[in-house]
Amino acid sequence: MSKHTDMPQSVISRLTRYLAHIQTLCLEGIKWISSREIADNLGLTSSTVRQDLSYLDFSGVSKRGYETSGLEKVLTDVLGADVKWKMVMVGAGNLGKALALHEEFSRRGFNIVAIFDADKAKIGKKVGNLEIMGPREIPAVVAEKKVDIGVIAVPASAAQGVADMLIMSGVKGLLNLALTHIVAPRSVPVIDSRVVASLLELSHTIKFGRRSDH
Amino acid sequence: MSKHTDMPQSVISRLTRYLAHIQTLCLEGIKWISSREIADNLGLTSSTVRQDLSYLDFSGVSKRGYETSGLEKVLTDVLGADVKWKMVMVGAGNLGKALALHEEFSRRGFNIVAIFDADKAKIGKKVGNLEIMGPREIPAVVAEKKVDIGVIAVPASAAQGVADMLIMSGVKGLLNLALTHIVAPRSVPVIDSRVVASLLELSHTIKFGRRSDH
DNA sequence: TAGATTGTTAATCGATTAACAATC
DNA sequence: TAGATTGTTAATCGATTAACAATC
Repeated sequence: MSKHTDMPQSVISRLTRYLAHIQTLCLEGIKWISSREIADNLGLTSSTVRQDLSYLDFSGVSKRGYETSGLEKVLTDVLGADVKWKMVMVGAGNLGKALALHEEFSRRGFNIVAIFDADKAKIGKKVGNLEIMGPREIPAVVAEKKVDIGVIAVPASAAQGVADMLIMSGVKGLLNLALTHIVAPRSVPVIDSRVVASLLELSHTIKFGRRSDH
Repeated sequence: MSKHTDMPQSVISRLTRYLAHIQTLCLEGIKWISSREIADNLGLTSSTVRQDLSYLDFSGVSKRGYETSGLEKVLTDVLGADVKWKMVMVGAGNLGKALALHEEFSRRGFNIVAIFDADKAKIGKKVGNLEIMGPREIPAVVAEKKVDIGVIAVPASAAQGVADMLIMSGVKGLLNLALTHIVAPRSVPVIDSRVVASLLELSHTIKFGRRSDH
């Protein structure tokens, strides 16, 4: 089982893509899939796919490949996609509100149970069926509702302060949507979303073109 | 100049972080910064920072480091952050609407000039001051308004079709918010946003813990 | 059986880090 | 000047790919 704590981040990241793909295959009623087919579909090599899947407690079958429903189960487990996570959203600007309402989050088991904003004019207003609360209530809410994940959707200048408050309140992980680096103890993993940064990567590639090799 | 087409993606990705950090420093009136200070701030090594910055047409000064305003200028240029990009948003669900309204995009020069949705009930409604249009109008709008980037905010099952339509219409790059792999010709770069996938990476780390090494 | 595909080892490739001479 | 910091080369590290024996 300690295999699961030893996976490189690059592998974990690809496992999320395998899961999304395998879920589609299962819905389509496809029972078996080869490493080559997965690779072609996601733009990888079959070697990488087999290497990645060898981290799982799951074996393929010579000549047939991997059984989709078994693989889905094992990926779901290793990615914690079977767990119901409780999240709080800090920041009720357009981005925060939108993600609080984004169906894909709750569908995947990431439930937003509270939303906060420092703007007094917003406090008391509703986002979906959640009432916007002031940031002072973060510790009490996180403790009472046993919140797992804090989502940071505030301006960059406020992000570290919000992170500190969430960490002190006891969240186990952070999703950072702000365009700044967050410092956190090693016990609290931080994932950066970086939508705007992605656009800058895209704009570089459009402006200067792409390397000639694959 | 062809240096700029030869940068590894990992370097480009870090350059976006340097830019965000340097912009803050410039606003704070800080004139010089060393590779070590940048590294400490972003959780990197000074060696990586110097290596990355050596791709730029910009030199530091022994003993003083890098001049922030010059570095900002050069990073802005190489990331295309000085260019005004025109984008269209396809999909007017909560995520699409939110990002269309997200201030950070337009502030960074990524202007959404049209929004589309296949749902007839939504067509004609407004998002900000844009009227939602049907997907058939994509080719005409992209051509007329000289749109650079298409943003895909539709369900996974519709994503590839939307991508094909945007590519045929002449966009130069795609930002994919859907949880699925998009196939595109090499001339049209695709960046995946993967907010939900990020949460699955986070949930793995929370569930199984983190590798003991750094 | 014959052949397709896995699982795994070894080779390659690329990215990060260390080290240090140059320099301001 | 002395010392801090760059720019760059070489070493290390890790991730990807190739290759192939095992196998169903």
